[in-house]
This record gives sequence, C-alpha cells and structure tokens, in this order.
Amino acid sequence: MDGQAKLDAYRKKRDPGQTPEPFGGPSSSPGATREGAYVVHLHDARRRHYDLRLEVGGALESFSVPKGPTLNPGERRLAVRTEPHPLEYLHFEDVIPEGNYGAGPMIVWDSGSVRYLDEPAEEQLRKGKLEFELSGHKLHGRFLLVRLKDSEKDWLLFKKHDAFAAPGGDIVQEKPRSVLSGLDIGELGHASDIASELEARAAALDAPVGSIEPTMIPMRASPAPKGLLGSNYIFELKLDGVRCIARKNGADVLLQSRNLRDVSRVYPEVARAVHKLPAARLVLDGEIIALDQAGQPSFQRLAQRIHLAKGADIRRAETRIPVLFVVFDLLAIGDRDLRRLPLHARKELLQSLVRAPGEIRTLDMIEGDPTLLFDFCRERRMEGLVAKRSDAPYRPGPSRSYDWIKLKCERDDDFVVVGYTLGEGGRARLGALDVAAYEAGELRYRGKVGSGLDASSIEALLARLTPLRTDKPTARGPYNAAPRGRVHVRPELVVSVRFSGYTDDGNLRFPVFRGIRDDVAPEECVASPHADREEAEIERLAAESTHTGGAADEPTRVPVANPDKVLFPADGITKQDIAEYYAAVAPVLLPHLGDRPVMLVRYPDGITGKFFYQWNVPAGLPAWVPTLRVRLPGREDLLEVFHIRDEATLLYVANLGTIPIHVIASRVPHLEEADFFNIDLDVSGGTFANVITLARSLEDLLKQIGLTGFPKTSGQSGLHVFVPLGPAISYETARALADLLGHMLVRRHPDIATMERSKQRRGPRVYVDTGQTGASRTIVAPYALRAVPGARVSTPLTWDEVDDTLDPRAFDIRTVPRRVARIFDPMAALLTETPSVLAAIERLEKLALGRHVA
DNA sequence: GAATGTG
DNA sequence: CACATTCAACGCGAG
DNA sequence: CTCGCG
Repeated sequence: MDGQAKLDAYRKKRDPGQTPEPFGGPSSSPGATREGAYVVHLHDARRRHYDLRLEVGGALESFSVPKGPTLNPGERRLAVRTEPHPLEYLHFEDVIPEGNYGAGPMIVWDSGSVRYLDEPAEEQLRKGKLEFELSGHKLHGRFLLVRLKDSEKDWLLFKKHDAFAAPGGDIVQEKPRSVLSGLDIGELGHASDIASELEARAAALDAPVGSIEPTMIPMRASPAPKGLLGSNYIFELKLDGVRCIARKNGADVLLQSRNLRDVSRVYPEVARAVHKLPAARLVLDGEIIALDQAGQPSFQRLAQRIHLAKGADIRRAETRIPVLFVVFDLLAIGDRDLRRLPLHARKELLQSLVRAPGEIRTLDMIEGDPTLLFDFCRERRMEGLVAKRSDAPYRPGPSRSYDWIKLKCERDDDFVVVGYTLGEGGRARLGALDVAAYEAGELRYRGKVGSGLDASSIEALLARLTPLRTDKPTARGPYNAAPRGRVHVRPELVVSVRFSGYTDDGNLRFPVFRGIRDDVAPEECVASPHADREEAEIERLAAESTHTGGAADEPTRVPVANPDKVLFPADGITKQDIAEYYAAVAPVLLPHLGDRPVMLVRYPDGITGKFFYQWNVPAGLPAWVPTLRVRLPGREDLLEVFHIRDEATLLYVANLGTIPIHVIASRVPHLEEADFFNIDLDVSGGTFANVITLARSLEDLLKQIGLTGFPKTSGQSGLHVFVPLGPAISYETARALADLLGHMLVRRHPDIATMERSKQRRGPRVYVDTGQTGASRTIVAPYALRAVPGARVSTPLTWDEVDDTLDPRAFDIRTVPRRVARIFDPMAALLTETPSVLAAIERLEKLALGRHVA
C-alpha cells in the first residue's frame, strides 16, 4: 500500500471545500519505519475521545482512544484503529464546522517523537502488536498496542513499566490543555474572547495604542555590577539557546533573531504554535531552546538546527531535534504596545496568554531570594541567571541600565602555573598564564589565563616564574596555541582563578586571574570539570533534596524536642521559650539572615554546659531544610551551612539548642565582599557611660563622611555599630576603613578609648574593637539571643536611644518581642543602604589630615 | 542535640 | 546495647 | 613555640 492509497479512506470522508483539515499530498517512505512523529488529539465530536496518531510510512496511523492514554501500567484502554491521516494532521488544531465528518473542536493534546521498538512499525502492525516509546510534552516512555483476537480494528493500549509509569493520577485530567495553543478544548472556539479580555486588561493599565516596528532591537541585559541588587528584582534562568522575537499579525507570523534576521522558516513548529495563540496580533520575546537527553537546554543540540536552510532538512530535524519557545516577555497584544508597562504587569498578561506549557512555554521566575535558583543553575552547569527589575519598562536595544542584569554562575579555584605565553606590547614578556590542575595524580592542562593581569601582577609573576623555567611542558596537553611563544615552568606556583565553567575540551571558560596563592600547595589543586569528590557529593545531596524536598513538604509546625529543658538555669528559661522568642522576632531577624552563611552556637545542655560552634549542617538533615553550599574566602573546603530564610528553619535550629546565631558581613554570591563593617565598643575596663559617649562621637564621625551607623546592644555589656557599605567593597577596604575610624575615635577621646589589644594596657578605657571585620569572620546577628544570665538580646537601637538613660540589660528574651511588635526594626535599612564608600574614604582622609596638621 | 561510629 | 565522638577559627602580640 | 584575646 503506497502513501496515496493509504489516505483514500481519509479523503473519501471529507470535503476540502468545507473543512479546515489538511489534504496533504502523498508522502511515500515505504517499508521500515523505526521512528517518527506522533500526536494525540483531543476531539470533542459526537463523543469526546482522544486520537493517538503515529507516523508510519509517511502517514499517521490513527487509533481512537475513548478514555485517552494513561500512565498507569495497571490500566488498559480500548483503542480503535481508524483510517490513516496525512502527516500534516500532526499540527492540526481547529474547530471542524457543523455538518462535516467529525464536527467539533480538536486540540493537540500532546505531540512529540515516537520510536518503534524491536521491529519496524509496519511489521509490528501486521502482527497485531506494536511496541513504541514516546517522547513528548506529556507522554513519555514505553507503550504497547495489542490487537484483540477476532478483530481488525479493536486494540488495547497499555503503558509499560518504566521510569515514566505513574500508577496514581490521571494525566488527561491533570493536563487537559493543548500543547500548541495552551487552550482547553472548550476555549478553542472562543479564542477571540480571551484576546479581547487581555486587550481590555492592557487598556486598563494605560498601555498606549501603537505598533512595534520589526526593526526593534531586543532588550539586552547588562553584565552584573559588583555588589548587591535592590530587592525589587525577579530572577530567571539564563537559557542556552537563541533569542527570538515572535510577531503575529493575523495569519502572518514572523520570528526574528537577536539581530533581526528572519528565522520563521528555521523553526516552523514555533511559528505554528505562535500562530495558534489566542490573539490576532501580538509580539513575544523569548528564547528558542533544544533539550538534551537529560532535559536540559543544550546549545550544542540547538546548533544542529540553527544553520539548516533546506525545507526537507528542517522537516526531518523537527522530530529529531525538537525545539521549544520559552517566552519571558509580552511586548504587544492587539493594538496595545505594552513596553511602557512594568515587567510584572507584562508577565501577568503573558501568563494569561500562554495558558499551559507546550511548544510555547513561559520562563519560570522567582521573586525574592535567588540563592536556590543560583545553586540549581550551578549544579546543572547552566550559564547563569538574569535579574530583572519588576517595575522596569522594556527598553529596546543595548543595555542602558541595570533593569536587566546577567548573573553568571562563576567559580573560584586554585590552579598550578605550568608556563606562560608571550603577548604583544606591554604583554610581550607575559601574555597569559598556562594553568593546570591535578587529576588522577597527573597535571592536566586547563587553559590560558590572561584577563585580570595588570602591570604589577605581571612583574610579581615573572619574578616568581623566571627561576622555575624549564624546557619541557610539565602538564598533559594539548596546550592552547601560543603564536608569540611560550615558556614552560616547573609546577610550583599556585594562582587563584575566577572562571565561569569549563569548555567541552576541559579548559577554563572566561578565566580571570585573581592572585597568587602562597598558602596552597600545588598538589592541592585538583579542580576539574568533573568536580572534586566533596563537591560532587554535596551536589548529589542537594539534587536529592530538591527532588524530594521543597516548600510543599515544609512543616507548618516544627516540633521542639524536650520543650521543658531549662537552658538558662538562673532564669528558668526553657527551650520552648527560646523557640517562641525566635518565632516572635522572625519578621525582623530573617531579613538579616537571608543570603548570609550563618554559624550556630549551640548549648545542648544550657548556658552553663558545654557548647560548640557549628558551620556545617549535621548529616541526615530533613530535606525541607534549605542550605547554602559556600566556599568562604581564604578556605578551600566547601561548607554546607543552614540557609535560614523562613521561620520553620529558624525553629529547626532553635530546636538544636542554638542560642546565638552569628553571621558574616557578606551575602551570597559575593562572599569576598563586605556589605557592612562593625565597630565594637567593648566596655572592658571603662564605663558604659563612656561607651555611649564614644558611640555618639562615632555617629558624628560617620555622618561627616557620609556614612550611616546602625547601633545595637551586643547583648553583653557593649555596643556594636554596623556601617553599611556600597557594592563591591573588599574586606581589606572595609577593615582599613574600620581601623581608620577607630583610630580617629581614639584620638578624639584618648582618655576613655583605646584600641590596645592587651587587657592590662587598656586600663580603665573602652576597647574600640575593629578586628571583627574580615572575610569569614562572624558577628552576633541582630536579635540573636546571647548565652548569658538574663537571656539578653543583641538589640538594634535608634540613635535617639543611645544616651545616658540606655540600659542594655533592658533588652532580653521577654522584652524584645514586645519592642519588635511596637517599633519593628531600627536596623532594617542596613540591608538596603548603599553609600558611596569612595567618597567617604576621600572625606575621611581629608578629615584625618586636617586633624593631623592641627 | 542528633547522627554516626565503636566496643 | 551503651558509650564516645563530632560539631570554628585566624591573626597577632606577649611571654 | 604556645598562650591569650576577641
């Protein structure tokens, strides 16, 4: 039977002048079909049913399945074999008008590719037993069709036992919508209602009437600025695909690349899906991606389609390398131009337009804390994130603002220098370093590091490397090209390199020189694309926890074991009291903890018993407890610390017998940058009245140089003053600033203040301690409970409160919750202020100089 | 305080 | 089964 | 070198 004859039955039933259904010509590829495309239609004809259509020999073998497919291997579904349909039917979704055969709406409920197992499809169909494997939007895995005895047309459809089998649930009920248009079958005939509702919403938001020229350049993201983002950003994964602006105007669809090239014919399935969206006119912005076996976007896979030009090649590629259009912005709908609307408004309209994931889907975004997404991204070795201001308009063209920001997943690691290449001009003597790392006991070349080298580091490196010169390569290659020459050295010098990942051949991607590491032995450099074992292990754990855990499993109530255990014997305060305290201050405490690695101080037997500090989370942590995997600056080991960003996690650590919680002055992912420094006014041999005097004087000093101090009681007998810094401030700078301020304070009050470390030499003076500022140095968090009799709290104050009536003993486990309810958090602005530190340093230098001269 | 390891 | 072990850290000046 | 100190 050739293709033509196969479709006779189909043609006989239909009138090409009356039905929108396709009448494709014969497509003959006789013989042995091993794979192809498939579609499952949901058809609301006289009876609602599903049509499973499998590509076999240039046509679609069709089975009508009244109850639809199931993922439950225990169930069987009747499948009635019907007349073969033309291949074009793969993309058919429309309402078949009254009076025609099969009148009623029909949606593409699922589509994808099919692979026939064991034997070609024709052979299996003849024998009455067809085994196949589907890979689509909704259906996956192995299925089996078996012909009933004594019947030609009656078959049974089974799901085979495999990883995709799902005994519970009902996929046709859970995912009723079209994978083409996102509509459900009832909506198909009323798409224009959806469109007009969306237009009305756009009009209500004051989106102007206007059209978008096809010459509009897509909005670009800027490279990340150093330091912190504001709080009003949303985060999206940066997908490894090609940018696409899609326009629909009636029946016309135009897909444009980043450079406005017309790619409509390169991705016909995307064009078809855009055509089916429920709006006559629209403009979408998104990314076209191809997924690899593991379901991750793979640019390498997509690359096989980008350059296809011939129609036949593209048709074949459609099933072999399917692509998705992941949309992240809606720029126009109907006659409304949405670009001036804030992003969140455009996103809301987009969600209503793209109603279900299929060939077109919307890009997931998260609001608030991007840490988990960043971790996910790192684990999957994905490019990074894009942060977008949720209140920003769409600004076409090259980035002019930080409304969209690229955040790369970057890594720092140490590598052994095995040589260097010669460059040009100022780089004639050293162009780039050749670096390597140990793998399986031998040095493997990992690429050239040229960025980040300035004149002084080049001098320093040359001084160190020249004595190590040797005439043979010391690492296993292949080495990158060195057109101007190369010098080999013995593998003795270690450098720190920041990079964003590995290329396919195992070299560093975007490496930047960070400095010489004298504290690391060459043998310790074991960074590799396959990651070191510890990291791999932790990532495995993380993968498990994201798999099994998540917000859904988070307990609404965290049980407190031994609630009546007394942890403050003098005050009779129990573990339950502590948990209740932390729950009460959670609204003000959590913002100070979020994104910061924390260190717990645990007193399992109360404040008079043994205690210990704890960074790493204990083994066997429940999956719902979020953690951060961090590499603190100056340390090569990976920590997995608690990520206390919700009340449940806070209560979990309270239950462990945690009394104070310490934080560091950095937030992920910039652990090498301080976002505040701390000056500790420790009573020592002095008086609290003098602490007050010094604090006021410090406030005055800070004000003069344009900085703001945030005072808090230490919870013991002193005051801490936290000073927020702008973005990208190194700990060295922060420490220098703190020290300078400390010295000036002492100079102003030599009789009552000292920075003397030795207790004896301090005498009756207040100790101004600036030594608490430093990478991976911890500080008692605001609102942390201290392990002292009276259960005092390190309590943020307003400057008004810092006067001679201040009694730090008044802030304890009982009083602080009431205070928080009344005045909330005087220190909240610590997290948002970003003063100009450069300007502050300049003013400070002038101030210091003036005093010196006087 | 809780998990893991050891006698 | 009972019991032990583990749970942080770094620089600096004095002795 | 170890100790105390924060």
